[in-house]
Amino acid sequence: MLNIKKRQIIKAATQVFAEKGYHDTKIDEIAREADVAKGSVYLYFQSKEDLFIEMMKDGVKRYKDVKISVLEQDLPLYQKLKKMLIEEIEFLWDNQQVARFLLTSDIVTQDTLYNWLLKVRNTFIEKLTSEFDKAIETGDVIAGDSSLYTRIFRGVEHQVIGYYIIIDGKKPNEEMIDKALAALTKGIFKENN
Amino acid sequence: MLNIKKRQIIKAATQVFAEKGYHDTKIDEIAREADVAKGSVYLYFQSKEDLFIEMMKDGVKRYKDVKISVLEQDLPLYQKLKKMLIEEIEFLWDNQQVARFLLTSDIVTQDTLYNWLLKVRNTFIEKLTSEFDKAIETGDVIAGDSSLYTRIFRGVEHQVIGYYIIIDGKKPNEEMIDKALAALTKGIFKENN
Amino acid sequence: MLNIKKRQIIKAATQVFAEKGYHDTKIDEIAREADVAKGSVYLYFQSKEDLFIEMMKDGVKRYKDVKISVLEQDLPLYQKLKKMLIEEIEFLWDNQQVARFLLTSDIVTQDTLYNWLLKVRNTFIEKLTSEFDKAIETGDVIAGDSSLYTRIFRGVEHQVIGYYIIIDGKKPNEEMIDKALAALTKGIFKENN
Amino acid sequence: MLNIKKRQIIKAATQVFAEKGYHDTKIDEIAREADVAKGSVYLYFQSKEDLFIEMMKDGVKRYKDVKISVLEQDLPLYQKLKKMLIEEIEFLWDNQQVARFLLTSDIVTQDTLYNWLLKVRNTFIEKLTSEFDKAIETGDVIAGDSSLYTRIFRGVEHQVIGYYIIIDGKKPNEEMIDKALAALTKGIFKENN
DNA sequence: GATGAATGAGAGTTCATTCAT
DNA sequence: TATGAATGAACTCTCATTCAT
Repeated sequence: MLNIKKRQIIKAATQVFAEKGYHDTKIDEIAREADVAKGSVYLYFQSKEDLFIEMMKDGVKRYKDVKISVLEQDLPLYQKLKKMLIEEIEFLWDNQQVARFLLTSDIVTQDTLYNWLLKVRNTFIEKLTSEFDKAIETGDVIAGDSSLYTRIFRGVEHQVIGYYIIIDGKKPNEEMIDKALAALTKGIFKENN
Repeated sequence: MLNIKKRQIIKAATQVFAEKGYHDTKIDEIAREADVAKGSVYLYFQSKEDLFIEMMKDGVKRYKDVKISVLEQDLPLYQKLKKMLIEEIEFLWDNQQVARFLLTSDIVTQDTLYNWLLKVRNTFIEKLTSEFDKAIETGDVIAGDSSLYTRIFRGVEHQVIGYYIIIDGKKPNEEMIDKALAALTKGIFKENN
Repeated sequence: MLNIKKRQIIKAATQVFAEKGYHDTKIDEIAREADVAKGSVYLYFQSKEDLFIEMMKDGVKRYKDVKISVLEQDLPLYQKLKKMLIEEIEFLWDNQQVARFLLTSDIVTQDTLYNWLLKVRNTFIEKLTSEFDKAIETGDVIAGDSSLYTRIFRGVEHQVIGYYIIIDGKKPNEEMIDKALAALTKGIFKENN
Repeated sequence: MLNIKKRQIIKAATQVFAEKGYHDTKIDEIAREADVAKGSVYLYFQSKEDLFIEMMKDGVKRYKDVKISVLEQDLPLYQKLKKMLIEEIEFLWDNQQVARFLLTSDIVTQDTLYNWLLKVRNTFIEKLTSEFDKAIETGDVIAGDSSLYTRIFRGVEHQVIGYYIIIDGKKPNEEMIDKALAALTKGIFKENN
């Protein structure tokens, strides 16, 4: 398990980085927030950048774990995805400070981190895509491009759940999820286009 | 009309900001790229922040203009959206440096800018939502929550078009658009969930 | 020629480094002494270390130039050395701040600098040794190990001239030089040892 | 007698200070080398500076003791000096790390230390000078300025012995000493200058 | 006595901004 | 207008010293 003080600092860093962004965050401020001396930050992290990376990895890992653990349950895909969205809402709502980072993590440019994030992202995408593949085989999902489905689903996640929380500041309820999934079930446009 | 030198500086700023991000961009570098003296930047912009804001507004306006001009054409919604995606791809492909900013502009935390961006975003969302409303009335779109449809469509835009370009570095072709819209037409899941 | 302000800073650095040593010298102090802003130091030097190196090279070069220019004159070795010591005294007396550095320059541990200093030192030693070789041939100097003579002469230079100035704070006069050279002529010990 | 742990720390300090210089030596490193906890260093020394002073005094005292004990033996000066050089070589060779400090100790700028070193230096110089005085009286040494002889002899010590060891990294042999003393006996220059 | 985690003053360096030319 | 040398506030990181255990 992580050292208590290290956790304390990561928690503080998460808050301050999320609020101000990397460059406008001063180590001084993180230390104050974590209730330790400035120098102590450097007992646990080599540099500001190192702290940022660890904090991102920590947040992203916890976020992905929530989602993947649901994906691995034994349920029809539709149910899995619904459950995943519900738990994701809880997580993002409880971690609104990091939510911003999690949703834009694709964009981060720090090299070491970027590759790690990409790997995590791709792992998740592959898992989700293979779920769609299986569901197409079992007939739960309409035959089509599974990787496209994955992208569409991620779009819904981000726009319907994520941004709704962090930009509009509201917590989506189960009804919204049902409606979103229903739209993906029945379609949006009528056939005669 | 914008002063020639001012345009020159904004163009340079767009490139450099996009490549390096706000804080890693030095005024020195923008000036060099724009082929003016460092001091001259301050003849046209009050500060680095001011320059960033103007450059973002400029980029976002051009981006939204492309999309809105299509939305205002006299076509069935499905055709409008397809055309919009096609033109959006061209724009993002030609402006890959800024694409990153445009896609995450919702997230920007700079105060003055944030409100401006929010207004632009909301204007676009309202326009799109009212398009869905009209289409529901005319029967082109399945009855449902138009504002949800808007969110779903934006999710597709971002994940299927935007990130495909800036993360995977590939230019989506018309076929991909057709498939994405088809998925939104026929739906993804079978009914018996 | 060197930029005026750069000279100003090197001059200030020479004083402060000589007085306080490398690590106890603050850039702030050099800037104040040079009557420029702290940041300006970095317009002319990449770092404190870089400034130190340039300042050392500058001082050592001026010191060695004084000595070598005499060595290259057309005089009997004894006269050359006497003249060299006289001019060296003037130089060290006028540059007491750097004298300390010049005399201990063999000891400096900064890598880049060390090699440069070693090269300069060796060049001087070779020149002096070859002077002794020539003088042995012409019969001005007693046959013997020219390289040993060089070391002995340098010992005299340092102990009789250098440290006399920087530790005892007194300026050696011509008489002292004459006596020192006389001792090296007649010898110190009687033969029957 | 010195406490065992205190000796341990001084020994470690000697090594590390000699290798890295005062400011690049971290208390952490000395503690590790001495195999004690960082805090323990402060049980025996008031501060880093205090430790440095004690360590220098310790090294210089051992160095001077070697030399003075020879000077106090009952031998002709020439033999004493030869023996002194031989033992000095052994000492410096065995203590190469500190040799650098010992040879430049005249130059140290730390106030408390400086005066102590000066006193030690002057005591040695006086002793050596009075040896030359006695030797002049007994006729072993050519009549002349005994204090100048002392300086010349110290020059030879430093340049022929000290720097040969610490810069060239070679151990002088007895032959070299004989040759150096011979040069001081027969002289270097022929009389007709 | 012994430890080593915690502290915080202080230094080198950067870079947006100014202003004399 | 246009320039770019000069400025100095502000930041990250280090490390001697302290002190609760």
